[in-house]
Amino acid sequence: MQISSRFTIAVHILICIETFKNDYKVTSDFLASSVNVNPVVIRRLLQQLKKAGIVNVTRGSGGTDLEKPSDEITLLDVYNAVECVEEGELFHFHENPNPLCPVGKNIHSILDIRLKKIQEAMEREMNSVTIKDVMADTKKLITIC
Amino acid sequence: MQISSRFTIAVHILICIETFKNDYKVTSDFLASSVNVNPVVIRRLLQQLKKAGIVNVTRGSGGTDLEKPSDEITLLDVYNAVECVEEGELFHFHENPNPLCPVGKNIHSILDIRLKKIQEAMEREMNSVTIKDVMADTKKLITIC
DNA sequence: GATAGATGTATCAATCATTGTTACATCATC
DNA sequence: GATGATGTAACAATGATTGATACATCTATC
Repeated sequence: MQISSRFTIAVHILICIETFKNDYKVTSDFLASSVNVNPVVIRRLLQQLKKAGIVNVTRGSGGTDLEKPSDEITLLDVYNAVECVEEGELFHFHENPNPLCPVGKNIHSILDIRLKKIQEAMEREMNSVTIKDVMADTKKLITIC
Repeated sequence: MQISSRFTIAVHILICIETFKNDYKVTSDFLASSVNVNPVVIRRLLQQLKKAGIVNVTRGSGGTDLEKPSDEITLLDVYNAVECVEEGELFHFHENPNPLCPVGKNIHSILDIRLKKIQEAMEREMNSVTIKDVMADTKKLITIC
C-alpha cells in the first residue's frame, strides 16, 4: 500500500505558492488547476498544512503563503502534516495475535524495534530535504523547459 | 496510509516456520491460529512467498518450510514479495498535473529523485535485517517469557 | 483405489480510506 | 450589500484490504 497522493499534492502546492507568490494570488482554484484536482481537495490539504504551521490561508480576500521560511520546512514536516496516521506509523500490525502461541505472544516485542528503525531511516531522509532545496530544483527546470 | 498487515503477518509466518519446524507440521491452519486470521489469508500469503522463492509449500500432505537459509532472506525480500505495488513504489503520485502550468509540467522531474532516495533509505534498512536476525531476537524472548 | 487431510483458488461480502463533487455558511474587501 | 474567496458538511464512487465459504485438486496411507 502506498503513501497517499496527499503528500505529493501538498509538496506541489508549496512549490506553487513559492513559484507564483509575486505574480498571482495563489487561491485554491489556482492550485486546483495546476494540480488538476477538485478545489475542495486543495482546501482540505491547506487546512492540514495550516494546522501544522506550514502555511497561512487568508479568509475572505483569499490567497495562501508560507508561514515559515522555505528552508525551515522539511518534507517530513509535510508528510506528518498530511498523513492521517498516529505518529506517522508506517506499518499496519495485525491486531490480535494468539497470546497462547509463544510467537504470537511475543511478535510485537520481536518486531517493534526493527520496524521503528526502518521508519526512522525513511524519516531521516525526508527530514534532510527542505522546500528550499526542492525550489532550487524547480527553478532550474522551469528556466530550461 | 500504511503498509498493509500482509507484511507483518508474512514475517510472523516465517518466524513460526522456523520456530516450530522440528516439533509440528506447520500448516495453514496452524499458522492461522498463531496469527489469528482466516486460513485463506495465510494461504494467499504463502503463495506470494512461494512465488518469491522464500518458502516451499507441500501440496497434499501439507506443511511449509523455508526455501532458502534464514540468513539469505531479508525483510526487504518479504516486503517485495507481499506488497502488490509495482517495484514497491512507496509514493502514490497524483496522476494528471496540468501540463500548461510550469510547475505541473515539471513536478515529476522535480520530485522523482527525491522520492526515490527516500524509498531507497527505507529499503536499505529493510535489506540489512534477515530472518536469522529476527529469529535470534525471537529465541531470546521465548526462553524468557 | 478410496479416504483423509491438506493446499490452491474462485467468489462474494464487509469494511475502510481515499478521492470527487455539490452545496452552502462564513468571511474580508470594495 | 455585492463579490470572490475560504471553511466545512454531506454524500457518492472507487478501490484495496480483509474475512469467509466453498470446492477442486493433490499426496500419503490404509
